[in-house]
Amino acid sequence: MKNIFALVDCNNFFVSCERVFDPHIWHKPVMVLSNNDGCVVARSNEVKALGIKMGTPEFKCRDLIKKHSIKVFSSNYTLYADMSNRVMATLAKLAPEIEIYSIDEAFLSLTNTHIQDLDKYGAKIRSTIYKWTGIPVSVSIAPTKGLTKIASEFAKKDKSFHSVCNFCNFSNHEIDNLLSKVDVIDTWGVGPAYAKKLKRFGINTVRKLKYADLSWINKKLTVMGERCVLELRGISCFPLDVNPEGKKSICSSRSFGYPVTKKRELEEAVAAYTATACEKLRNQNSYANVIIVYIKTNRFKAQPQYSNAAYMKLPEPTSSTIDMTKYALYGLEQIFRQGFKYKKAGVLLEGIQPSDRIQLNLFLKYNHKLKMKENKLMKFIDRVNRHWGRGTLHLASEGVKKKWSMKRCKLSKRFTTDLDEVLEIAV
DNA sequence: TCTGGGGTCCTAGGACCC
DNA sequence: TCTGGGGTCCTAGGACCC
Repeated sequence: MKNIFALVDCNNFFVSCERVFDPHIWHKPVMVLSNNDGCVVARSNEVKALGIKMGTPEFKCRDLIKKHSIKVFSSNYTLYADMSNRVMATLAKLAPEIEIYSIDEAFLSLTNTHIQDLDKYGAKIRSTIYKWTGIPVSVSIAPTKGLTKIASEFAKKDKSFHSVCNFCNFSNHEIDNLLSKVDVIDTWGVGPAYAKKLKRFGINTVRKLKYADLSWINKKLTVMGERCVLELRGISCFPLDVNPEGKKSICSSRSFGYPVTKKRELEEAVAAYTATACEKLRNQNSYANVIIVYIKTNRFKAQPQYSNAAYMKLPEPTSSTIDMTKYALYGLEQIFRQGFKYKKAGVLLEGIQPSDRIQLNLFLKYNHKLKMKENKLMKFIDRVNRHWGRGTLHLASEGVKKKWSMKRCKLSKRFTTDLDEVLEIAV
């Protein structure tokens, strides 16, 4: 049985989210910046046409922003996450099986669905999502996920496809023709390092990669590269992952709004990131027994540099912010050095295990009652914060003023998740 | 002045065990 | 005048994804 996959990809997702709530910026150049208003992470087609690349630091394109009156937004993840949920919920109604692949992409499996006209189906997905959420999407259809990624390039860039590109309609020869027009770096699984390596051997298009010698690819790009090439040949190696397991590592980190020198402020930041990470951990019903804390100075500046990490193995897995914060602050204590301007700190949780299968420490006196009490407290805090907004309840060690927190000068409102910020319409 | 954040997988090499 | 071999586990580092 031949597999059929579809990839539904939101166009310029963060920009589209902003546009839903502001008709003034339809058809105007719009960009969204990363945390701290640092780099460009989403661009409207108008901005792409100006040659501004993904990941460019904002200060490097300030002239263009001014010259072309580009509308600039700080990233508003609360809004984007909610819009994403709406898109995915819509999609779930339209397709039998869906894998949410990222905030703005989902794979569908259309194998065995006997859909007569795949093009028409793709167009229906597009129009329904647009009608229900206001977000424009592209749809690509192919026998493997890897090929849907290539088809998606055509759906987005080649107007003749009207945002739906179905490789299942094409002969092998026609597909090869299309693949020869795409740079090898646009292959799923080929990044800058592999692309450079491949181009040194004359493999510069997706078509050439498709017909490269498999064992040679295995040697140069490991088995993952080999699988990606097989996918280009129409042999599916990455099935639809409908029920992704919990995360195996959880990270919370931020750059600071200004250079931080005081230990006290680093402590607040580390405590806050630990709380965020633990909340994610509890959300997937897991415990962790490893915590890593790191701090670093700004590598782009000509100033004394320092970075370090503290790796701590806990005697017993936990998901309690209270427990974890103790270790985090102890770790910070070990690595903190006076006299540096710190730019970023982060907390990583590893050794993650489902809460119903945790390994207890044989030699520790396990105080079940205390543990249960603390679990209940954490659940309560999570509930309050979900209902009343993040950070409503938090440990004192996180600090109150949070002077160090990131810059977000051009933030739009949380139109869909906060009653105080819903869209106002003048009558 | 100003440079994001959160993940996954694979491999090599060392430690350790029998 | 000699120095095994095989297996597992762990970690660091490098590549990739969005």
